[in-house]
Amino acid sequence: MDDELLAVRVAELYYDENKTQDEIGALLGISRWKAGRLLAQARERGIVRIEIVHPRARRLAIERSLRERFGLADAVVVPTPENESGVQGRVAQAAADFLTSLRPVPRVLGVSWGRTLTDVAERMPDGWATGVTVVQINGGVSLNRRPGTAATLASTIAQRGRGHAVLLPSPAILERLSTKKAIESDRTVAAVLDRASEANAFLYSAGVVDANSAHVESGYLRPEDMDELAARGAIGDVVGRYIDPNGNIVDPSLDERTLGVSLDTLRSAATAILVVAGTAKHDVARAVVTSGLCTVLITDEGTARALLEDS
Amino acid sequence: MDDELLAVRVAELYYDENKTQDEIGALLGISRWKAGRLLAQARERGIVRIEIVHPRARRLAIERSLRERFGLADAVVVPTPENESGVQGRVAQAAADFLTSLRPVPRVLGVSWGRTLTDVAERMPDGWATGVTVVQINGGVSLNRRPGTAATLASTIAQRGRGHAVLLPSPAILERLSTKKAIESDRTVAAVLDRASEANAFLYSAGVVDANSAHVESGYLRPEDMDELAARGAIGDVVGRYIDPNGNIVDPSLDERTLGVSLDTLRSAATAILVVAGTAKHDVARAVVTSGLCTVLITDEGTARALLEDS
DNA sequence: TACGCGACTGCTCAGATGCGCAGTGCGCTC
DNA sequence: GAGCGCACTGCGCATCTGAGCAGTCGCGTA
Repeated sequence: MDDELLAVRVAELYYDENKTQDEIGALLGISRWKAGRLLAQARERGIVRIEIVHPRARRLAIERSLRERFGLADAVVVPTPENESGVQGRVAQAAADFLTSLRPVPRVLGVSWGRTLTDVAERMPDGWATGVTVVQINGGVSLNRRPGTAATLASTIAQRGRGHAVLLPSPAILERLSTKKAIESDRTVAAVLDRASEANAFLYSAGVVDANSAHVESGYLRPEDMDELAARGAIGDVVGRYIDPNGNIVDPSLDERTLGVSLDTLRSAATAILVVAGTAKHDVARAVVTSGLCTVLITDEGTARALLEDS
Repeated sequence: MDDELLAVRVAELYYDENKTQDEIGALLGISRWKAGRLLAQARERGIVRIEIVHPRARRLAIERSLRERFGLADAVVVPTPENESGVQGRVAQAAADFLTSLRPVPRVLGVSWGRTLTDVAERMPDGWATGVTVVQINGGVSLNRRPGTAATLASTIAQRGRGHAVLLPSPAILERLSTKKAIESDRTVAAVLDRASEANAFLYSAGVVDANSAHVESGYLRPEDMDELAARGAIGDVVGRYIDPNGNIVDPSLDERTLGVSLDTLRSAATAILVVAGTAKHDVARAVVTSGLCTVLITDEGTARALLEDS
């Protein structure tokens, strides 16, 4: 019996039958050490595959690579399920878990909005913090369909953290610069923005340049605007601001009319957590990560690998 | 963090990161014993999946069930690959492996013929035995297409075992009983049949009742005969003899005209090895195994599970 | 033939691991 | 409120396991 076959037999007896290497040796007529060595070989050669099968499993090795490669303070990578549809939920869960065990517990948490973050909010455990203040960091949506999701999201996170939410009562993008300036200088709005920029941690996601974007759906941008942004090299948005692959603002005049914390605020934040999932968002994710917009990345394996592969 | 999630973390650190339970304890702020217990839980609950990925891997647990359930001397079960087309080869390989390590090494080995056994023969390693005599146990085929496969098969096994083959120079099924008796009483043929019935071990496969059967292809039976056999309750054949689900001869007059060792010879043999693979053969396999026609079963996981599930 | 080299084997020994046990805290019952 | 059972924790100890080491064998070379 050649060594490879022998290694298979040893692995079977060890892992499937819970025999000790000693027993296996006796059984197969080899020494206990040889059994051990064959077992090691079986593992090395990939004959034995050990997998952690759990919706909340993580990919620590990839996380380490991400941290090193992009100088991140932390990274969380969850396996992409065969069926990509579940990936968003898994990443959201991971974000909720991360936030829950984040130390020191942030007193003021700045949050953006979007489908992904809504998912995260729903997954926050009750009592994840005691007395957190959740501040919206960019203008809210009022989707015609589901009004108030942005506000709900912030409130949910706040409530579960035994604290309260500070909402930003403003559209995401104003049609005219003067209006934006006016709103911005309103006492209550200014106060919110102040709190926002002082947050201990920011939690946000990223959007893609696409006619289905929430900005279009909510009427802040027209499909033509999206085309224009795309033509100018935009690959997605972060806290409502459209960036190119280098993380630079694509359309300064549009950006001027966008209400919320600036990208620089994110860049200089001690903790800026990007939550992003799915194939469609690989490009934005890369832009955000490489341009230092986040210190923590929470994503799926597919996205992580895409980030590590090229560039 | 609840215990399940903790168990996932422990498993990741243990299996993916090669940390000791001690280190894991320190890392997660739990005692080394708790880490160990969580690890055990993770394995029990199936969070950790350990798999032996190898074409020659086996399913020892199922083998044990088969032995116990059907009182077999031995059983070999290989995992069914996703792509069922490879299953035949794997089972054949397993049969070759089994024969190679069979102790005591049979001096006289009785073999049947067929696609499966041809596969086995091709996979026998050179020098698997020293001086074995391989005897054909039922009438040979002379497929118009590939003449002499039956003989080739026996010779191959014999050559690789440094021995010689004893061929049965006769058709599988004779048209008339008198002819069969005549051939059977021929000195050389009788001598072969004698050797065959004295074999230390028998190696054979099983066929299904089907118009594509080798018996039809070789002209021993007509498609109508097959229909008739099926109508009478035949589910397949063993060494050329058609049996019903209980392992009984379906058509005694046909059986009388079939040349080769009897089913009773197989039933009373010390070692009768059935090699059978694939979904189509589940029924025949069940008939053979439940009616005590074999002492050793070599098959794929799908077939094994089918046998264990019902009845 | 003698020598050197590499592959392999079995061994020692320290470190890692699992089992059984006793102690502790919690909730339930009477 | 006392008593009881149960789940969980940390620990001692026997066992299992991996790393490093020296001895052996086969082979090619000087």
